[in-house]
Amino acid sequence: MLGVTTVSSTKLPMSERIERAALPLFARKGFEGTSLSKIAKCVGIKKPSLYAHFASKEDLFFAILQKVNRDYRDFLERQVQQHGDVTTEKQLYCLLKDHTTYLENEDLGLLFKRFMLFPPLVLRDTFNEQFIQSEEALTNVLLEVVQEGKRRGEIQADPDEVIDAYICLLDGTFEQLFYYSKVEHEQRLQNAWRIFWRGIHG
Amino acid sequence: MLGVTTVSSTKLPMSERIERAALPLFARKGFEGTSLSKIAKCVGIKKPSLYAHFASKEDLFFAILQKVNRDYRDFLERQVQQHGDVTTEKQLYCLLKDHTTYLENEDLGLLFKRFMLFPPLVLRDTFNEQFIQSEEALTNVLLEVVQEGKRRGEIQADPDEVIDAYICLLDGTFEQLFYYSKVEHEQRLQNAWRIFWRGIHG
DNA sequence: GTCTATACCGAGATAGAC
DNA sequence: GTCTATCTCGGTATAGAC
Repeated sequence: MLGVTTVSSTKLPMSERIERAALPLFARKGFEGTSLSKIAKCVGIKKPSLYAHFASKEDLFFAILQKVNRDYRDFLERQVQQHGDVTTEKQLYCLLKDHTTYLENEDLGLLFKRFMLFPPLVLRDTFNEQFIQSEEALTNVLLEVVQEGKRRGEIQADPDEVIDAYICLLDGTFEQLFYYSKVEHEQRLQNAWRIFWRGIHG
Repeated sequence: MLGVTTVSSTKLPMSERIERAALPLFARKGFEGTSLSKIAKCVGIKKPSLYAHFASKEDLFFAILQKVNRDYRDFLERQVQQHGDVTTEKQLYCLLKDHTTYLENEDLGLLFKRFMLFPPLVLRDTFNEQFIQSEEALTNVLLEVVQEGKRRGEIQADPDEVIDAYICLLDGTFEQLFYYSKVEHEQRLQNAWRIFWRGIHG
């Protein structure tokens, strides 16, 4: 049972307060499983007031999706700037860890992934487009890191293989966030990482 | 938009026909997104008739979940028997491929994974229990294969690391089923597999 | 076991006063 | 912009005839 968490930051514009209240609900109970009355209750307003800010439930949902996608790409950009001048091993490992932390702690991440895997059928096409943008951003980051690692001699394997294997590692460890405890997840991530690194390091 | 696919195997008992009709609907549109009227339409009966076979929507859903879990464990057992006497490399690779095929083609697999990741909150605890059983079955299979591979000298790495990395590989490739085309998925699986094998083969 | 009819509810959405 | 009141629709579920 989800408690009603009032979003109280009174300084924010109403539309933003609504989005922030709706996000965790959509993330946890899905699109069909989240009702406008519940959202309104979390914001602290009445249901019809929502329509002063969003044309429909789908409209609200889509606005949130866009924000989530942008936030993810911002996260990636921060990662690139943060870990400029270290070993390739550390770069890839830190990205894996930070990626996990990001998806673990933020409802943004939960929503992002939930609707990447199981979007409401109506919005499937529109959302796939958004997803591809984020995916490309990630691939670009990886490509740069891996090519640099290849130049430095830290990576032996073929870059395409490395990137695909790394994305698989990200997806796999992400999925496991849902059904392992924090400590068990950490353990599994470590083990999977070691095999991966041994596989590309040569 | 999902067309109405009538389940016509008249020889089956009604309860089974209902489950078979409901499964792909639950798998594709989720628990809340699937209505009893739609299910009834697919079976070719009227909505109230469902209640002669299941006490509630949740009841029907739960019956299906149990079947799905059993089917998955049966699949694993078949795998073990099928690939008894080949190289460890081939055993692990075939399991990866067959696992993918299983989850790709059967609505069973789709449902299994959807509600493993995002179960209806009410059923979370009950379902987690079921999941743990299936997860253990998989781990047992892997443990045997990996220990044998270690004895044969085909595997250099630590068995725990290998198993965790392999499950991560399974999870990652599974997740990618959702958003890559068949050919692209195949390519990515190959690449990820090669890195994995290099990482454990030594 | 299956049907028609219906109860009951909560959903998304709108009208119109303030 | 927010409210109360209300509309319409479709959901789960039940009653009771056949």
